[in-house]
Amino acid sequence: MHNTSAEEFETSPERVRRTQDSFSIGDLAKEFDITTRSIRFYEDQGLMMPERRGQTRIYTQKDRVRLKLILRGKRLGFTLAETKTLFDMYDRDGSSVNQLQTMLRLIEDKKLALRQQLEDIKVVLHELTAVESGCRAELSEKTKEYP
Amino acid sequence: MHNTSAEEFETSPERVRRTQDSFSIGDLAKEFDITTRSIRFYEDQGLMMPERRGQTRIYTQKDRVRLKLILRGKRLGFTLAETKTLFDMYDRDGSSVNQLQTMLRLIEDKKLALRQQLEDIKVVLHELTAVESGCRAELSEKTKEYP
DNA sequence: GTAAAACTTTACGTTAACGTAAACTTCATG
DNA sequence: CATGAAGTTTACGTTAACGTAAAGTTTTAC
Repeated sequence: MHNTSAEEFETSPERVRRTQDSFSIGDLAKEFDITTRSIRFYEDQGLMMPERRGQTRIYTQKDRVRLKLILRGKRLGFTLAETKTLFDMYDRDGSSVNQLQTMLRLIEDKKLALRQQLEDIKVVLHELTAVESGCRAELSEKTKEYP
Repeated sequence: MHNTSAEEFETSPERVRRTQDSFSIGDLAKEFDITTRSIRFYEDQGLMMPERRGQTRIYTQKDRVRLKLILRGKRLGFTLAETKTLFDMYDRDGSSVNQLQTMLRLIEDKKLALRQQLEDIKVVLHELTAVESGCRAELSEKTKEYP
């Protein structure tokens, strides 16, 4: 599983490799602090297709980068489906102009939605503050006779 | 069901009532622009308990106010369970000090959560803008040879 | 008096991204 | 060789607030 230690104390004449070229599902789970279940789920949704050695999944650097992109996408509010769309485009015709344009459209959509959310939250915050004031008034009303 | 028209053209010597004292489920649904399904769902969750005439639900002014409070709670980000908690307190001991304090605690929690959300959204917006810039740069890179 | 509108209950479906459990195989280690 | 860690598949459960459909009864309207 772990070949880190094997690398560090390599006895063969081969040079120590600083960058691994293959990872187990557990390696990636640890590195990105997610569960193996999540990684398998992403595969289920068609976002990754690691090779197999028998039953076992073998992840390459490319797979690792993909995972990193999936997680970045999530941070940015992209759904898995949206990320998959981008991946599919990339897989078809490389990092094309078309893909970049799609990406930009997606980003615009997200930004619009987030700005709307910002406004909504601000409004609700104000409403909450108003209700809060009402509560405080009522409360002091009810407790003033017991000072 | 509808006694609005009946009121307006009342022929009996009774005075015209400006405020209804009972409503059908459809009346309330229309007034608040929600579905009857929602109203029945709130009842299911223990937030309302209208009387029945046979099978049919009869809503009083008090029920109507409750519904209004449920919807206000939703606007303010309260879950139905939270609203129910407040109702339960009210039902037990009237609009007590205790209830007001619970309300204030809930409000504080919501405000904290919303402020956190605000910050998160701002961060993501900045990240999105950064990614956007990257995309634009790459895009102009890829299209500059075809001017 | 009959057809349409409104109402009722029951219960499964929806969304997103996994969590959790069961039951199994494979691998490395002492 | 036994055992424990890591891996595998399959499939149901979770959350919130309803949507939707089916299949029935009751009211209302013309």
